Amino acid sequence: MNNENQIVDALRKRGNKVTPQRLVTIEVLMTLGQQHFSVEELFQGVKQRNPEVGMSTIYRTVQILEEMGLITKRNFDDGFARYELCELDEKHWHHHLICVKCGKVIEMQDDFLEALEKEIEEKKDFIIINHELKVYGYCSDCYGITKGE
Amino acid sequence: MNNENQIVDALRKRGNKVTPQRLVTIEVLMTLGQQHFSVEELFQGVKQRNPEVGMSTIYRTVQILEEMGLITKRNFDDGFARYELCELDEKHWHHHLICVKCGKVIEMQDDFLEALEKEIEEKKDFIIINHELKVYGYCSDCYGITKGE
DNA sequence: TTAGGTGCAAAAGCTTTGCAATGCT
DNA sequence: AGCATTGCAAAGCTTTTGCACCTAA
Repeated sequence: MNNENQIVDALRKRGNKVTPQRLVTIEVLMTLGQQHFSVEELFQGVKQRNPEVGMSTIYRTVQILEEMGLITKRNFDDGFARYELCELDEKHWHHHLICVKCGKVIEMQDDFLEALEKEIEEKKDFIIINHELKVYGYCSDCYGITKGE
Repeated sequence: MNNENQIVDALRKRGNKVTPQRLVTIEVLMTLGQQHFSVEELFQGVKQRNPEVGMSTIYRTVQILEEMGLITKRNFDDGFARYELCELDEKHWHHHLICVKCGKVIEMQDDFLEALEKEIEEKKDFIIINHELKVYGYCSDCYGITKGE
């Protein structure tokens, strides 16, 4: 479970300083939950609580949080990097169904891939630390609309 | 099978014109084969054969080829979009093992995911048209090196 | 002929960086 | 005090666009 205090401690342990800017950033991070946020969106949230904070600070903080393994970069081809909070405790990844019509991203919890992973590690001599599955298609809202196309 | 003539025909059928620039671009595309090429790399290849061609022409041609479904955009987080030739005939996707140490990308042919796809289509009410699996980890060259880290 | 294509240079957008001032620890 | 951090502005990157000129069909 990632709460603010844990993150703050981890920052100090890394030799990073805990500034008001970072505190606010972490706060907003928590409110964003499991969403796929862009740096811009994070920045907007932070600015609401403290208009003084600069964009580059957010970028730098995001970099640190990524190095710490607290957030992961995702790419949904919408022009900017997106991140999401990692679930540190469980090695339980989720996948994304991406609607090519409306762009909606549906999350899917399913560890179907464990068998595949084992096979890869054996056959390919590759040590797996993470994986990412994106499935493109039409969501239920868009399927009907598109049908006659 | 995608040969140059097929692509040329498809271009004309779409109402696009077949210019020398596009011919060279397609030529180079063939030599790049199944590699994951960036627009810059494609541009370099084209420039060797015809130094007059401008970068924006390559970008525009790549856009058209993508719309035509002949190439697909991939993202390996190295700063720019990468593309690869599609295999039109077979619905036979391949996946990527990405080494987080040296950046090497290993391709993997395996249609393990068909069962998963069926389940998604049923459970999630989602019509799948494509998928993309990226597996991050250490390749055989880097595993030993990293071991003692 | 004429609609689409081309090259160049400029613009766009996201992201990074240099630097002087600031502030955790 | 010492060194990481900050905010700003400028720079860096890839990618897109405007425009006048060209060219395939």
